[in-house]
Amino acid sequence: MKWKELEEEPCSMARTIGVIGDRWTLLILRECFLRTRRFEGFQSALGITRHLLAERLKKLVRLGILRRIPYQEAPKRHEYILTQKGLDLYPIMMALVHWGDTHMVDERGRPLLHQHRTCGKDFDPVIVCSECGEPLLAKEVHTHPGPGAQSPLTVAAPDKPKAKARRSAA
Amino acid sequence: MKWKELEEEPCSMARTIGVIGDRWTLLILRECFLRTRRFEGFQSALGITRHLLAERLKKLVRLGILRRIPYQEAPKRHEYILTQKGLDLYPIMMALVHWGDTHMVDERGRPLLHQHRTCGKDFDPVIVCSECGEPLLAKEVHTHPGPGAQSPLTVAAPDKPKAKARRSAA
DNA sequence: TCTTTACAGTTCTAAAATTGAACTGTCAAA
DNA sequence: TTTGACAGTTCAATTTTAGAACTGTAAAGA
Repeated sequence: MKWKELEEEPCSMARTIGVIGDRWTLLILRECFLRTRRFEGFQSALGITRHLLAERLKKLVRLGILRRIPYQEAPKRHEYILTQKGLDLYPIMMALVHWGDTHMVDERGRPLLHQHRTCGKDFDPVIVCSECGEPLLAKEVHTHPGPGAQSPLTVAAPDKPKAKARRSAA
Repeated sequence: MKWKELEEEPCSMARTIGVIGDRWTLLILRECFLRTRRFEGFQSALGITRHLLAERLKKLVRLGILRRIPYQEAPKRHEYILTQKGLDLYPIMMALVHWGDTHMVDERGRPLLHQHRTCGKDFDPVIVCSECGEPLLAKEVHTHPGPGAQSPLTVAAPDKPKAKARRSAA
């Protein structure tokens, strides 16, 4: 499986992983949500190599997650800011942070707290059902094929040597 | 930055990324939530190389996300099942799926639908504030240092060559 | 009995991605 | 005139990953 293929798989999670499923991309996005906008800002905050940073930013722009906006002429310079598509990644970021807060903190406690301006309190993100509003538990969720199915997701992997089949069919 | 270091950074998101922030690990976890439990199951469903699969499973077990349970003697064989720590990754998975459903579907629509047994309806996951129950918007959230702070997260990256500092201090 | 198959890995080489460091080019400030 | 900030690009060396074959146990089939 090449990583380009991931973006075209009939599985929403695989497609998302194809877009943001690598370590540097995720860390770059963390910085974006913390209001970092410029090349040097990302580079010095993360310690990522300039080579990779340039590459990843280009990819995020190409995918419509970041927009490249000029902030200065002569020499031309740009800022990278989240599009709506990028902002929509927020629940993913919060879910990642929350799991870390729950399972990876040391004795000192959480490095960062989140305050909800709307109600004024420090909070945890909770994932709920859009229909009934109850918190979601994995055990209470049943998945079934949708209109765009034909998904590897719906297969319990019978016994066919998938990866092979394509090649040996000749 | 080495990837081992990530798990020790004072940032919950970085730590989480250190654990599950690579493509294959995320896909393996997807399979776990779809009830895949055995080596061959993962391998044929994903097309991952056996080498990497063995490595990743070992890591997930070491980190307490999967438990390795014998299901047969002679020859000894094991199943990999999610621990509670692993099950707690569910919101991350749902958030990934939902973003893909929103931004990466083709004209045919979603490959997979999710039904909430509790209320019987197909749903979307919604992330809400634990305190007031309102859906969370990035703009309404303010982050501030917590007890375990000292975080790179709270720094807007002044101009120090971070990665260097540690080494050259000698 | 001999061979094949399922299963869960391990080992090896080639190919791809990442790191680390230096280099390019523009402009402003010292 | 030199230095520094900024946003990259280039390239060799290292690390990861891919791809394929191999190991070993036991059940099933010819």
